[in-house]
Amino acid sequence: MVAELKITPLRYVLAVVDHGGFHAASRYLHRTQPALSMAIRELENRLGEALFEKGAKATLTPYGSYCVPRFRELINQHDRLSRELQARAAREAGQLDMAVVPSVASRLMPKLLSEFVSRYPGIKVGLHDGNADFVREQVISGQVDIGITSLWGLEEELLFHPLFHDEVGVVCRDDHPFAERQTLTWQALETESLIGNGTSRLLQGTAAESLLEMHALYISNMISLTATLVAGMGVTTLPRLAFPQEYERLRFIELAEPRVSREVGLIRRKGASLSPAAQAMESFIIESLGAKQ
Amino acid sequence: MVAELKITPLRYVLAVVDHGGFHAASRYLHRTQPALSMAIRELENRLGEALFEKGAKATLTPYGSYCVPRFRELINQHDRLSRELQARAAREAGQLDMAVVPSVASRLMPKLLSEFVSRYPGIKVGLHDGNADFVREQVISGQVDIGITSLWGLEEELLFHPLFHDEVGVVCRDDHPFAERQTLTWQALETESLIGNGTSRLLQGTAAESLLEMHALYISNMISLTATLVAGMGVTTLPRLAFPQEYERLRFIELAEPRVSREVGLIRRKGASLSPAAQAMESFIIESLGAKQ
DNA sequence: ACTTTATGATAAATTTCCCTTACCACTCTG
DNA sequence: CAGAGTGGTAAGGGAAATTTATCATAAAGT
Repeated sequence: MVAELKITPLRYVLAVVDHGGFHAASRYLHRTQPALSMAIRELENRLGEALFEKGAKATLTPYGSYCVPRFRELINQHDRLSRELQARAAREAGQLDMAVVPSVASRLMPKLLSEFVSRYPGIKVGLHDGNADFVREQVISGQVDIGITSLWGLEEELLFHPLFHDEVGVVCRDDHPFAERQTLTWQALETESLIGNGTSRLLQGTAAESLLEMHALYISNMISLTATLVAGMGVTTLPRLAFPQEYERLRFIELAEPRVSREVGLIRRKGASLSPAAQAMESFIIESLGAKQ
Repeated sequence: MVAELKITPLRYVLAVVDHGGFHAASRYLHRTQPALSMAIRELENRLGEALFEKGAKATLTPYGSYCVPRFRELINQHDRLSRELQARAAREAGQLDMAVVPSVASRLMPKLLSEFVSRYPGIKVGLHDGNADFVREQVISGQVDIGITSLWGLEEELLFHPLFHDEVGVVCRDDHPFAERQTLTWQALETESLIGNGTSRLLQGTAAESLLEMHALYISNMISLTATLVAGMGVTTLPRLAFPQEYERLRFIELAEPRVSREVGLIRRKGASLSPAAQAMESFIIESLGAKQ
């Protein structure tokens, strides 16, 4: 019912109008003149009305004059769309959202992001941070494209790409007896006032599991946790990356027995593939963090 | 540089999305399923990114989800344009302007226009009236598409299509001695007070030419002219069509010797063809007036 | 568990359409 | 009046789109 107006003949018409003739247009388009004559004739038949006067040298009919600006408009829209979609496919534009745990957000992302935006100047990145459950949830629900966190069980709906291991250690104030030690064992902690935090569940299923029951205090907020440690009210366990280096009075001591670590990796939904921009970010992260291991 | 997105494959993508599968879409489009597979693959290559997940049953990639509404938009614009241009070509829409002399405007156009608009309900008509010079000028300058008037000389830039002959007669008040006559000769006018008007030049080159010098009064405005005639201040010559029937006291008497008539016809610019709407009007007028002759 | 009936991908054959080559008719221009 | 310009026409080649036929895979029915 609606005639299919192919883009190419419309372009031919504009070229003939703009260059003032079939021959000139054919040179511009790298086509022969009969190609234009026939394509335009075909278009005229389709529309049911002539666009150019017959026998005159490339003069528009009134109908043709009416059509030309509209052809131009459609072609402009086409070209704009084509360019935009290609730019996205080529990672020259686009947008992605990612969720990461706070330690990654504060310690790894600043450098990563600055490198990423200089490599892909057109891509907009949204960075959201939260605990591991938040990250997992955001990825599963599709709120974000990718996440960086550690998983505890196998996830049916997620693909996990491991990036690095993050060793758990003990954090205490610099005047604590532990402060001078290189390593510690879980037994040494039994007599301490141990503060629990969001990462404490990393000890589950290890030799140090019994320590979890000792928690007199449980503090999920990182600022509160460090303030409490700085006040000398106890010690806690943290993965090394989560240890806030900016506090001068806090020390990080490796936990030698048992060695506990979380495996931090990149997660994304299984099944659904990523947008070009998110693919670029995924590859970039794996390349950047996978290399230094 | 810009990839040419053909409309058809975009339609295929939308059909697959809307019908939830390649097979369903192929049935809808009256194409075979491989045709869609290959056309869409070709489109994906052109864009540089997959639109559908591989191995899944017609699931869009994030990139595909981004593209689909944009494809839809472009196709809608295409279809709207296509329909509009076809409607114009088919005289279901459009617009035209015409200029006619006052006698035609008041005596012929009302009926003609009412028939025209009922036959071509979509076409908008602009009607402009003025004397023969005005009509000629409007047509030559392209201000209007066509005109109805009479010409005196051959016009280089105009095409003239004769419609009918309009006999010149004498107009006088009902108490004038002429009022009871069936016909008159120019000699009878020699003793009269003859009022000139815009149509008087029709007498040029005829046996009655000498009368033109007798004009004591020349009145171009029709209302003034009739008022003057009704006042009994003289007689005038007019083509029959220009004789205002609505004045009870005025009479029209044929001029038998010489027989003078103007040839009223349709004029349009030579060279330039008409818009579909104007063509419709031209044919309609020739058909309507040419028939009754 | 095994057939049945979907799904979409692939290969080769075919049709369709677009473009080129070659030629013609016409109109300006020097 | 020749020569260079205009665009239109006809026939052939070649690329692109489509069909036919076949395959692999997954979901649903028996």
